[in-house]
Amino acid sequence: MFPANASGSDQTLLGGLRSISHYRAMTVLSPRPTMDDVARAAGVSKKTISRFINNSPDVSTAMRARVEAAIAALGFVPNAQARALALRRTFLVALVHDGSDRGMREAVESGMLHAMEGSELALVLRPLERDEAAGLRAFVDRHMPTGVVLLPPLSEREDLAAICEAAGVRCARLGRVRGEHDPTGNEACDDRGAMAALVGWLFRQGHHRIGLVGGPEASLTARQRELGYLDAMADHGFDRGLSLIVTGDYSFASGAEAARLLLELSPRPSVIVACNDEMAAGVIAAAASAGIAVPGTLSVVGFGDTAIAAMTAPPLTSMHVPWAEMGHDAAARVSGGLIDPLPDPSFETAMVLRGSVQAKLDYVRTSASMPEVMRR
Amino acid sequence: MFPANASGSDQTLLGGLRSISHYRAMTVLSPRPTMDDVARAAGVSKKTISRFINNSPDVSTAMRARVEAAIAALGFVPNAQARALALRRTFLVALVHDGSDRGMREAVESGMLHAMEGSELALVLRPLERDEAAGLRAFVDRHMPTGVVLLPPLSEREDLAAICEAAGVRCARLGRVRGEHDPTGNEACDDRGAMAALVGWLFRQGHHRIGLVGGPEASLTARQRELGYLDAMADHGFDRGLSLIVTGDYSFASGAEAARLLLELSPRPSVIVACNDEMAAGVIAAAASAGIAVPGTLSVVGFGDTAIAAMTAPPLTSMHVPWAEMGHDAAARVSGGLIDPLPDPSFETAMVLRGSVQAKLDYVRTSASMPEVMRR
DNA sequence: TTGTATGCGTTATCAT
DNA sequence: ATGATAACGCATACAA
Repeated sequence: MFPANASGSDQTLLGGLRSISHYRAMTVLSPRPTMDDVARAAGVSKKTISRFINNSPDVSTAMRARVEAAIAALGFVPNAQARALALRRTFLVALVHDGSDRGMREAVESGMLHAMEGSELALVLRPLERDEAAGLRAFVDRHMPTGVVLLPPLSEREDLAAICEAAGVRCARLGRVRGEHDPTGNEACDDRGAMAALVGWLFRQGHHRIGLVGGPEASLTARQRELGYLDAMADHGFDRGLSLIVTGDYSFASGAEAARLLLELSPRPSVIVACNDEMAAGVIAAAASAGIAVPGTLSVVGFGDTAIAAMTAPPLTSMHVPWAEMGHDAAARVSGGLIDPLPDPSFETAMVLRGSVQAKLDYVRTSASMPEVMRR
Repeated sequence: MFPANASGSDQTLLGGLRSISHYRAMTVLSPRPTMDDVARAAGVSKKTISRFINNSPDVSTAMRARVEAAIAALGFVPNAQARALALRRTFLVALVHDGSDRGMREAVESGMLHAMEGSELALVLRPLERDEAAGLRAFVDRHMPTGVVLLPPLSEREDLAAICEAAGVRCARLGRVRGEHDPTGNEACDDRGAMAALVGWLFRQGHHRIGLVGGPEASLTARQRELGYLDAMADHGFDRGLSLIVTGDYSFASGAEAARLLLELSPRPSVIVACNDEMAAGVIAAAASAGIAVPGTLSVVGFGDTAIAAMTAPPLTSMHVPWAEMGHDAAARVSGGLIDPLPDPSFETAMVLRGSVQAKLDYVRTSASMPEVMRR
């Protein structure tokens, strides 16, 4: 579909650089006013304008008004490139991900954008699907973003964090499993505990055959969710949980395929929990095409409470993960003071009950219309 | 959930600028080699390094090798900010959208990223949900992207295109309805004809009561699809099509709501066509919660063939719109020569048959497993 | 509180 | 084919 980008004579180290001799011909920029113009118009020096722009307290009220008027009159907008050069800092925040979980990415992105609204920062999107280290290095060296937000499972990689640090780029590692060495400081929630709570809740709904569609094996976050499942299973005296676990890769197709395997078991699971919502949607689709009613015959649970959870039929009961808040917090943390941090960053999960789970006990009912939230 | 960004004393024109006095303390950049360092190491002048970097033909082969060695030895990477300042051009391409159709956005984005792979360009994501003109002007003036790709319905707005032009920023207007004045030059396909073909195909499948969930009224693109529907209805002698049209806003919820209205009609439509896939997913969900079998009792068709089309149960039959190719082409066109354009940019739609449509004729069968594509 | 000189890393101009 | 010097637009150090 897409032709290979046959770009003739690339240099090894400067891959992708192309001749730019024709730029000038194409780009006829309208002459934008500079600080000099504003200074002249206001009858002051450049530095005063600069002070005004950077909100220096050392500008008198009268001067402030004069400068403001001149700026408004000329329609002056500070040149971000020049500021970046002088400040040795750009106004870019990068969202770096491997494309494995779009629901998560979408939620984080929206939280970041919300945080950046009204600031002078822009969001750069950088997928990193292979050659992670080399790709990230080239990206940060070239564009020098002010901050980088790494999504799982990339956030788990020390080498990537080291690359950011070496480049002097602040780095937020989202959803990373907390180690002994750094118990705090990053945006993460208790995946293991959340999954254990979810499975425990299923037990209380009367479910005992609980299948799990795991996330990518390389992802520590996904592994934590699997451990949470095993915790809850063990709590209820089921040690043979492993036989009910099928590993997926967070994609819809892998969820459907995993469901096909799980639904062949006998006795069949009464509920299948997927480690993200997209795989859960795959489970629902597989069940539907096998003629198995959801939630009548099979209950399905997702994880993440991302956009797709509300778009399946029936809508997905899912564990809410505050990706948007984490994105907001991360963007603020790597923004170098350009964004106010969230006041109270406690990233707690919560069950969101929609319609994809049916209790196996008479006295418990789940609502199929409005989602219901159970905070833990 | 998110606190208002209470950022004290904002200036009218410079909203969002904050004090940056503490940057230096936080950012201790490792001393990156500059062109001066490379020049010294290679024993030549800066300008020669510059020529090498910009692929100037005026560099001898011997010199080329020397410079290349020095660059490799020092690990030199050109500073994009300094280049941007000198060249008066950044290395950013912006994707500007209003968030109304995520499927479309995702596909365009992936096409753009594919195009930009290996180039020195980065993708900036800029939602513009309100204050479109002011927001775009502020963004473009501040960050001066090399190019801007406008998604529908923003792409239809002349004022936004004018803002880009005034700022000297190349602008691609995706999916815009071609007018008399500019019949060509932009990435668009024949929405009206595609929808007419889709509805015509439904007629040939034996459907006669065909409901339509329209897109946002303000969107000319959506309006074109509606006209295509009316074309096909008229072709088959149905002038009362209007009664079977409900307007949505491209969201899942609006699709579900529209379906509820359409399913109350008597006689009920045998098929509902939605103007995008997300609304079609809403139709499926509404049908499911009303106990109406899809495709057994009600067929459903989407438009766009975006990611969600494959994730519904049953999977959606949908009209493929080559958003990814359009994104690729647009990115190339606004890249200022940094990306090779697609060789043969003909943006054609195609029906993708999955499982959400059941023919009402015995001799026609649709496959429910592998999607089948009918090129027009 | 305001102004002057200089630097940020690269490219363009004009020379050789 | 290569080099010296002046932009590019803004911020900082230091002076006034």
